Amino acid sequence: MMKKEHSFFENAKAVAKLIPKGRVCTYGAIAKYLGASKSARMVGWAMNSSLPEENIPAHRVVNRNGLLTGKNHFGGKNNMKELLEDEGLIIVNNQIQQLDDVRWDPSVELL
DNA sequence: TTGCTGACGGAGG
DNA sequence: ACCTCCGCCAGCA
Repeated sequence: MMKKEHSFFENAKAVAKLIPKGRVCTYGAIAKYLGASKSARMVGWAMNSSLPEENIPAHRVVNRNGLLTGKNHFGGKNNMKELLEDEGLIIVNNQIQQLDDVRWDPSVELL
């Protein structure tokens, strides 16, 4: 029978959609929530694959350092930073400040 | 087809 | 504390 489970990419996208406004999530957190903590890279890859298509707030997904590692993929502009700042986040040097205060972990929030 | 790269993160030295 | 390597797996030359 066909695999009912959405692919890892689909799951990653679904979780990204659940990130509340004004919050951020890490690739590792999503990967871990999906049971593949070692595949954090694939989460980012999934985001990239979903960027132009769906309404996924990929700008709310950053690496564990709070660094906007994916800003380069947002059309090559500072869109990612502006989007996050527009949501009330503070970003300096492409890094989210007070990350712990805005962090949103699916394994914790969705628990 | 094989091999390298890449929006990461943890472990080891 | 800092640097390096490994694993994960899809996409591309």
